Amino acid sequence: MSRRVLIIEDNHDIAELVRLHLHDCEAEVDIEYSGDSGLVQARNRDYDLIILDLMLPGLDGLEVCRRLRERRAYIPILMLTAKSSEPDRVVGLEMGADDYLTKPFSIRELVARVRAIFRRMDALRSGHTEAVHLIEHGELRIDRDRHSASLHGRPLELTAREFELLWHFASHPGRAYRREQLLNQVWGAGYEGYEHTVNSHINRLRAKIEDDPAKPRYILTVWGVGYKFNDMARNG
Amino acid sequence: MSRRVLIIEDNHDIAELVRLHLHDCEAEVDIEYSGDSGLVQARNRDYDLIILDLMLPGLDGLEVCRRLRERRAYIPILMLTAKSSEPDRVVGLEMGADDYLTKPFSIRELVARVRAIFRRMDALRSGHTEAVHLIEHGELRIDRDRHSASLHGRPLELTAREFELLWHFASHPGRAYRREQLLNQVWGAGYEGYEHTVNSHINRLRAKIEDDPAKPRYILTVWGVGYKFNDMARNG
DNA sequence: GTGTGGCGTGAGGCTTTTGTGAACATTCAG
DNA sequence: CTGAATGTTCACAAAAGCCTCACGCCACAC
Repeated sequence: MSRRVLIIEDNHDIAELVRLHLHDCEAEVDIEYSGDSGLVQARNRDYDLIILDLMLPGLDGLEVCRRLRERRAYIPILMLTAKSSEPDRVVGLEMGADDYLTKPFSIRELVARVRAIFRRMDALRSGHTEAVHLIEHGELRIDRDRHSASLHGRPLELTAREFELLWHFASHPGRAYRREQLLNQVWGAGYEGYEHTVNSHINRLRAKIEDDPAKPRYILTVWGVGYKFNDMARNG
Repeated sequence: MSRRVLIIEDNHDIAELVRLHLHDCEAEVDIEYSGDSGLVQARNRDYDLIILDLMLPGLDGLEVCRRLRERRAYIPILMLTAKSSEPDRVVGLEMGADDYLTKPFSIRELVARVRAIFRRMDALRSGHTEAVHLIEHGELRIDRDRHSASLHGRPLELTAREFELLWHFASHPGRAYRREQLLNQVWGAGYEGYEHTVNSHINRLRAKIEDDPAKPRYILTVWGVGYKFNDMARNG
C-alpha cells in the first residue's frame, strides 16, 4: 500500500468495486459519498490520485475539480462518469481532469489507466534529481558520468545493472522501495520477471559495497516491503 | 511556450488533421509514417509528446512504445488507434501509454487530452509534485515513503503489518473501526481470518508506541466496537 | 567456435513475522 | 456481587520473507 487514492462517488457499489480492485495495485483507498465531503477530505490529506464522479449530491463534480485546481499542489484527477457525450468529455478535460472514463466502464481498463498515472508520477518524481551527476555518502562515491563508483577511495567493479540499482537507491536515500517498484524503475517499465531477481542483485551488490554483507550499512532490508538506502549518519 | 509533438501514423490524412489542430495549442509537429523511422526520430529529438498509431508499417506501435520506455527519460505517449477492444486498451496502457484513444475519434477530444497532458507536465515540471507522505500527532511521526515511524524522535521498530495498521489509524484520527473493517482495509479485502488477530497486533503495536500500554494514549479501545486513534491527546 | 562475464532463476536453509490458542483481566448489566 | 461478554497478554508453531549459492542461458569478443 504505497499510494493513496480518494474516490468521490455517491454510488456505493461502484465505489466499493473500485476500492477492491485498486487494492491490487497497492493503493490505500478512501471513499467520500458527496461533493462537499470529498472536497474537504481531498484538502485534508495528500492523495496521489482522485477518482471523481461528476453527478454528485452536494457540490457538483466539475466544481470540485475546479476548486481543487485552484490550489498549487498538483493532484491527478480521473473523472468517472455517466456523462458520455463528446462535449462533456471535452469540458471535463478542459476543467483540469487528467483522464476521463465513462460509465459503464471496464474495471480492468480503469485499473490500467490508474496504473499509467502512477507510473508517470513515479517516473517524473524520480527524474527530478536526475540533474545530479555525483553522489557521495560517507566513503561511498558514485559518478554517473563516468559510470563508476568507489569506496574508501578504491574503485568498485560494478556491472551495469548493479550500478543503476545503486544509483537509484543513492538518489533517494531513506526512501523504501518494494521490489516491484525497483523492477519498474531500474529494469524499466513493463519488465516481466520474478521479484526474486532483485534479491539476487542486492546480494551481489552488497558483496561488493558492504564490509560485512550480513550486516549491511548502505542498503538496508525493510522487512515485508523491500529495500532502502541508509541515510543515517552511522559510522562504524 | 512551444511544444514539440511527434506523430507516428501511416495514414497521411489523419496525421495532417491532427497536425493542423495541434497548431492551435502552439505545438510544433513532426510526422513520421512508419514505426522504424518514428522510433529513430523520437530518439533523435526531445519531444513533449508522442502520438502513436499501433498498426504501422515496419515496427509495430506497441514495440515502438516498449523501446521508448526502456530509456530513462520520460516522454508522454498517447496511443491513437483503430484497435478499440477493451483488452487492446489494457495492453496499450500497460505497455506504457499515458492515454489511449480509439478511431474514429473526436478531434476536439484529442486536443483536450493533449492539452491535459501538457498541463500536467507543466505542473509536475515546476516542482509541485511532492505529495508529502508524513503524519505527525504530538510526538508521533509516521513517514510513508521511508516506511518508518518515530516517537519522541526515537525510531520505532515496526513490522510491515504494524506500520500499515498504525498508518491507517493515524490517517483517520478519531474514527472508530470495527475489527472486521480493519481486516478488510489493512489486511486486504477478502482476508479470511479471526478478528482476534487484530487484538494481537494492537497489543504488539501498543507495546511499542505507548508509554504505558495498559493506559493507551494513541490507540484507544472502543468497547463493543473496536479501536480508534485518539485525536484529543496532544501533550503527555 | 570457444571463452567470458553478466544475468535471471531455482532450491535450501535461515530469520522474522504473524495467526492462533489459552489463560487472565476488565467491563457492564442486572 | 455475580456472571457473561469482551478485551488483554503471552507463548508457540506455522507461514512468509529473506539470503546465499550454484547453475545454465545469452550476448559479446576473440
